[in-house]
Amino acid sequence: MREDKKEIILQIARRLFTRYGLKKTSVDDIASEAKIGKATIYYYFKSKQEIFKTVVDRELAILKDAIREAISKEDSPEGKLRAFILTRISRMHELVNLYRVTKDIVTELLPDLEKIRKSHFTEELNILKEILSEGVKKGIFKVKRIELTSLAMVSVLKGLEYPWVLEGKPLDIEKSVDA
Amino acid sequence: MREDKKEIILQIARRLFTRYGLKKTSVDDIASEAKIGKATIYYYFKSKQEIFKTVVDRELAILKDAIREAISKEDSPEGKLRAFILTRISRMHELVNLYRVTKDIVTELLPDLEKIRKSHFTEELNILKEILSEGVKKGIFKVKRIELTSLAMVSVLKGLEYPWVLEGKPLDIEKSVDA
DNA sequence: TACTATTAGACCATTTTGGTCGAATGGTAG
DNA sequence: CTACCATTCGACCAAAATGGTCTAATAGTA
Repeated sequence: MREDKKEIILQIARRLFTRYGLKKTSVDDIASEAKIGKATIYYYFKSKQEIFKTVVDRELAILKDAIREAISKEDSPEGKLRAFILTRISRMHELVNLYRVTKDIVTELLPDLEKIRKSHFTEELNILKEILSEGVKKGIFKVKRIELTSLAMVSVLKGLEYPWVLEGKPLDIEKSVDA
Repeated sequence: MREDKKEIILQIARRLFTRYGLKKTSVDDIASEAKIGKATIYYYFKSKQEIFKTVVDRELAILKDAIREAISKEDSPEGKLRAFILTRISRMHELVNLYRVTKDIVTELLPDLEKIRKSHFTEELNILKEILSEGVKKGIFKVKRIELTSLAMVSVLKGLEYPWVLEGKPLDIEKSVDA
């Protein structure tokens, strides 16, 4: 039962956080949607921020799994590369609000958040390195320094979150990625 | 210049209201996005609710125009009917938050809001009656009581806003409408 | 120069918010 | 049945946020 309750709270928190962001989601919001008392939430989590961090952590893990699965369906390194980018960008769409941390809480929350993001960053880096290595071995890609190139590519994708995905402009993701 | 400023405020307010809803959008939010002082907003509008009502009013007017335009591009009554429903449902998607009025403000805001919505309702009713009449005249539809049928159809569409559109389930609008 | 339109910072009263506490409830092992 | 621990929540609090106001400053203009 205990894990059940926690799970429900996290599920609802996830929905609200991804929709409204951390600041605009109050603990009361979560409690009333879950039809439980606010104090109950604090029985399972020590603070709103801890809920948030848990949600972000899990969400990034899910993203990673989605990427892994998407590339496993592809045979060629080009296909894998494309699947990687496509999955990442399209899935990141809904997570945008988890990233939009408001200015005032940056100082207290960012350290933990950066840790989570950094770990995820490393995961992605590894996936990309695998893809590139395979591509080079098969003579499809020509990459001299795989480490550096992977790093650059993941960084670029990370950077793209902001002006492009974050602005929510209507665009055909698939076409854009291919281009 | 005056209308310009007002327009900017409304534009930003629209974006925030459609994204976060009335309650979760603060006047400070609008002000800081517009990079003006909050007091300036109160120079142009007498209250947050007035801004909201203006936005809703304009938005529904835009919706009506979109519907008019969409059906004008169709020749057959069936095509017009389909265009009507399709346009309405897909456009209503983004306006959902304007409709989600929170419980506590229902009593003070709803009267005005209902007035606006009622007027829009009548507009839609007229459009639909035109379509149905034309269809009957051309022998494509068989409708005995056009007034009553139109009323029922518009009501149904109105009702659909809630469980279906509002829940944000992923669905192919076009296919569903045809079905 | 004088007058009006416009702007915003400081301010206020009220509400909302994150978080706590103690008392109630409920299951359960002995 | 009892004693005990886990769970739940209403009431509460201090701090922050919010809608809205007032006043003084600035900018435009006749």
